[in-house]
Amino acid sequence: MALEHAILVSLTERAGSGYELTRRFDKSIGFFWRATHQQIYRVLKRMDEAGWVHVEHVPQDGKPDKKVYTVTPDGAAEIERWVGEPSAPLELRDELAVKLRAAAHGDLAAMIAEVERHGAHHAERLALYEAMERRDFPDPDRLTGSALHQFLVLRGGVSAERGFVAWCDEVSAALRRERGNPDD
Amino acid sequence: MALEHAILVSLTERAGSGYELTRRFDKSIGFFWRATHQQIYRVLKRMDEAGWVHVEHVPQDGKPDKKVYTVTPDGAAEIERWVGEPSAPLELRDELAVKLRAAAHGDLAAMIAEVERHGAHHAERLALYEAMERRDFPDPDRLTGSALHQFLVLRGGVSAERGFVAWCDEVSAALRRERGNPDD
DNA sequence: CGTTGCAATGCAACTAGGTGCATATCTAGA
DNA sequence: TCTAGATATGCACCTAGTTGCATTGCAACG
Repeated sequence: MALEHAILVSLTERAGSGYELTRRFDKSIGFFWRATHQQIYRVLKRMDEAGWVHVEHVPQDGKPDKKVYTVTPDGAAEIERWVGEPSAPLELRDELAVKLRAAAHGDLAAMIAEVERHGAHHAERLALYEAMERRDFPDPDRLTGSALHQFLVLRGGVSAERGFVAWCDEVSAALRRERGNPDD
Repeated sequence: MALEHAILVSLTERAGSGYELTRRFDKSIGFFWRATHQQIYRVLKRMDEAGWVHVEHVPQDGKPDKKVYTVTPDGAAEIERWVGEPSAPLELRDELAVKLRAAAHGDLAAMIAEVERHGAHHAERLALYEAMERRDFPDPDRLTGSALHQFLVLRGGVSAERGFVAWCDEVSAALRRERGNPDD
């Protein structure tokens, strides 16, 4: 029920084709709501049938034609309705945490390596978010409206990734201590 | 592909019925991997067919019979195989963050209330985790093996919820400032 | 004695999401 | 010229997860 809305939000910020939306879901909005191009094309079709978006065939030269989608008044009304509706709180779903509970039945050294791999991944993601923060929002105190809201979303990403990095560090340190004194 | 494994991990910690697993997925392991009783019963059936678990019909008095599941050697081998396999990094999927990007097109006061509702939810969840931490792991420096691993998982929950609470506070403060000076 | 509620298991139907494959146009480089 | 790669859209199939409903046994409450 929410990919529709994520797409509407993105199309409200700027009209675009399925392909362009797919690119956007590889960054920015996609950091908080993933989607493949398959899902996007399918949902766009459904949204067109529902009258939430309007399609325009745009011939291009040097490239295949594209279908540019724009939000209709019905689509805008739907966003407003949806924003006013309560949403489910964020829930964690972390395979690594489940694995950690099973770590005693596996190879501890391999587990440590895996935790550190995840730590490196989150550190990389964090660096990316921080770079975006510096580049796109150099003066955060002056922000209002959409720009402020986008900044706040990015701040959420920064804070979450920072937490994940810290957790991976804590876990890997604890497991290394454990491996050092396995007879405690 | 991972509910199977979450169930195997839980059954390794202690054998149990589908109903009991459902209870466990309402707490502890379920804080990091949600599942409904439907999914659990279906997956247990599949796992039985695959030979990963063994079922025993246990008549009870005062209550309906139950089917108690135990992990077989094949199931244990499967956990080991799965633990040794790399897993996908945790990804955020947050409807509230998507909504925030659309906040300019909705009722700002309602948005603030919603953010604060989420903040309260995460604060409650955090308090629960912290209580579990104090109650179940009063002396964390002495932990080893499974107890240590369970503690570390809980620490992940604490750290994540703390981050969410802080983010909700930041967002609500920023939106309140914005509402206060809408003509900035 | 009827109702509510917990314990316990399950089917059927649906929605959401992912994987693999197919196809067409044009550009740039080997 | 052939090939690789970006742009652009889509079908078919499969897995995962959700919702709604159904059943049985017993206990406790009024």
